[in-house]
Amino acid sequence: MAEQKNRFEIIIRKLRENGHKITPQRMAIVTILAESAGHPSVEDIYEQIKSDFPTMSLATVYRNIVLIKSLGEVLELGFPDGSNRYDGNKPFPHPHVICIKCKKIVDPDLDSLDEMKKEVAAETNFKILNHRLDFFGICGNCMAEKV
Amino acid sequence: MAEQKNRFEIIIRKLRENGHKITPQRMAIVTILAESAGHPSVEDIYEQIKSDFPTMSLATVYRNIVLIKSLGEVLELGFPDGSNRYDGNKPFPHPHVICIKCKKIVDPDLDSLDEMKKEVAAETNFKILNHRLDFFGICGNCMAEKV
DNA sequence: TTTGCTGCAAATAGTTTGCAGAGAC
DNA sequence: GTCTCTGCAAACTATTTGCAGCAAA
Repeated sequence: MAEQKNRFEIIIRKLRENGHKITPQRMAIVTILAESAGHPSVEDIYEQIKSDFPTMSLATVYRNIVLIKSLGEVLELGFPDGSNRYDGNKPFPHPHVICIKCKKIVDPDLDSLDEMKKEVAAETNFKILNHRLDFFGICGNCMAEKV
Repeated sequence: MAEQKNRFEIIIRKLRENGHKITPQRMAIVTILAESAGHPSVEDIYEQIKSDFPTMSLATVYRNIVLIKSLGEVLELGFPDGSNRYDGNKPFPHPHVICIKCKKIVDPDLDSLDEMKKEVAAETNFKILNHRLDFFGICGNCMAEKV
């Protein structure tokens, strides 16, 4: 919990430092992004906020995500089906494990990745800045439930 | 070269086996996908074919890619900016290294990935079916060219 | 001859943008 | 009071679909 409070404050502070105003709508969006429970989509965020702010517009969600992304405080997860989901709790690249049935996303611990990055850099002569690693499969729950 | 000829023939055979007709437009698309030089986008494929088939439609490219994808003979690479590129030469998941300046895509050799997959499966209790691993960076050429 | 394929145009989905008024500072 | 932000609607981009004619088998 403390972590999430920190994430909220960190993002708000960064917005302030860069001369952005803190509106109620923006705070609501940051609140959800800071927690990022279940790695929400734009639509998820919009739906959650609409009950508190009936006039909330999808465009506002999009604009704020673009802004926060530009500050490096949210990670965009783009999926093969074209959908995007967001993680403002861990805004740095990290592996994901995605259940293709229930769409649940889990963050595994993997320490072999740094080494792999070096291996790739050496082999290809690239300067590696970023990466993306996703595993797709079926989670324990969905396997148990199968008819 | 022999490999690419094989890929072309494999895809055409698979289409035939599944009761699909072999039209000149379809052959042209498969030819490009089988080689997948530079991991072409839909637009790339369309542009390349249009000189031979002036009436070629983007919809036809899309429809054929969906079809060939459903046969498991082309890999779709979705990128953070929303663009898609395709690899019909190596239609199974494999890592990519992408230059963010010149958009070049390189296929590195990485053997530690299988082990990582097992590690993830054990840790998360998922049955892993698929994965995606991309590294983003700057290639040797673009680094040398930097102003 | 049959059935699937193509080309065109229209439809759709997700995201972005212009503008006028509202609100944070 | 200034200047950014919001909400709305329209614009835009990438992709998909309906339909009529065409062509592979």
